Amino acid sequence: MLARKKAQKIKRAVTTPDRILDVAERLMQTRGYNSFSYADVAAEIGITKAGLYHHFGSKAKLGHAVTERYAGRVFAAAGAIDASGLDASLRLERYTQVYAGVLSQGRLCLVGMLAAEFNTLPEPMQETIRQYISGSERWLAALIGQGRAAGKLFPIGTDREAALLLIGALEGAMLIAGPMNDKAGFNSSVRQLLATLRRKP
Amino acid sequence: MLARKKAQKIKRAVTTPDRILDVAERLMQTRGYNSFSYADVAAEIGITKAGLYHHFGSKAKLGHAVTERYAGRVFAAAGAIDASGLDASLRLERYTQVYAGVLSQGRLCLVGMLAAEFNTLPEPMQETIRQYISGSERWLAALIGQGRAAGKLFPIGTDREAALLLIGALEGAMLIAGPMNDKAGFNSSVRQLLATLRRKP
DNA sequence: CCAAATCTACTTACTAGTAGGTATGGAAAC
DNA sequence: GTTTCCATACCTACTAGTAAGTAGATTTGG
Repeated sequence: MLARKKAQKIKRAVTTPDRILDVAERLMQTRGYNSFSYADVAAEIGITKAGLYHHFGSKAKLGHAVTERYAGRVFAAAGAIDASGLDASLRLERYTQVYAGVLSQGRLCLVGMLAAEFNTLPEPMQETIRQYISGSERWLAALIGQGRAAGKLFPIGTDREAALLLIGALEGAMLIAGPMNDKAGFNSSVRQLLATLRRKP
Repeated sequence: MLARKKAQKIKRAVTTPDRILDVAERLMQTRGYNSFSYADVAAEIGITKAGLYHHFGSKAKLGHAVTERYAGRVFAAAGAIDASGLDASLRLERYTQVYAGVLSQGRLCLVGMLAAEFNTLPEPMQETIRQYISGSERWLAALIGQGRAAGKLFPIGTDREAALLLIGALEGAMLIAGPMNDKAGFNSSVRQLLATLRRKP
């Protein structure tokens, strides 16, 4: 039964809920949660608003589902990096490439976008954003700690502080790159951040 | 005649257009351009929407006026820092305190907020944002160049690259500090950035 | 035949923006 | 010095459009 459902999914290639999530995610990353509507999403995938409500009972639920899926994907990418067997310094570089990939699609990090809109968001989305940030901070802090122990990374403050700086700098570099249409600027900032962390004291 | 007008202004303490700009600015910094309405502003200062339209003929014009005033104020602060006679390293520290002051009011940098909403903004506002970013970049690059020449600052990349990293990191640190309600985290990131730039190679 | 998926056709609430009127405080005319 | 005038600053009462959300009928695939 479960196998059959899975087979269906594979055959269909992509289900309507997935397509809805994809479109909503792109709109949220390029325009923000408050600047897209159910009508936008419905028009783009070729169903009516009411059809959308069948799959996601409210905009808040859709927004939450998009945010959860996004956070899950980034954490999964982090897990894959952990499993790569690379040293901490290279794992960190890989992590920055996750952000670069988002920017290369002409999008902002979803969480960065939602952080700006934070005060206007429904509570469940706020909670997911906080979890994303604190989860990323923990993961990065652990990575930096390992790099420090292995003599590969040399943060200035504590592991936690260095992690927080990194998250902020990555999000901020993306934020600034958008209006200036300057992907090279983002890459330059990433290089400087990595060089700083790798520099022996 | 001019003196008399000025006297009136001083007597009135704060004009209605200024009050409108103040309220709109705070709403834009805490909720974003797309998440506040003329009705919000009107209600808060105790006039009607139509009264608002008398002073600012459209939301786009109000948004633009707020953004121009904000950018002008930050550039004026930068000018005052230039005139302070401090060395480059201390002038840089002063500049970071401008951002810290905004955060301490529970607000985001207006330009950071609008950068997130960039794709949905009227063209004149987009232009002001670009000018703010490139102006800040030039100012910071010049400051860093002076610090480098004086043996006080030691950026890793070019002056321009170091300036861009700084702007992004400051904006990003504010962005992250909001949801986590973590002003200490912002300050910690600033300290690390300053320490990195001050560290001799 | 059934259940999931989708539709038509609506409601309610809020948005930006406007037409046209009113109050007030000087400046000019007498 | 009063009266007339007029611009500024607001108001009431609207329009047109869009937002989220819903009730109930219809299609469709297994």
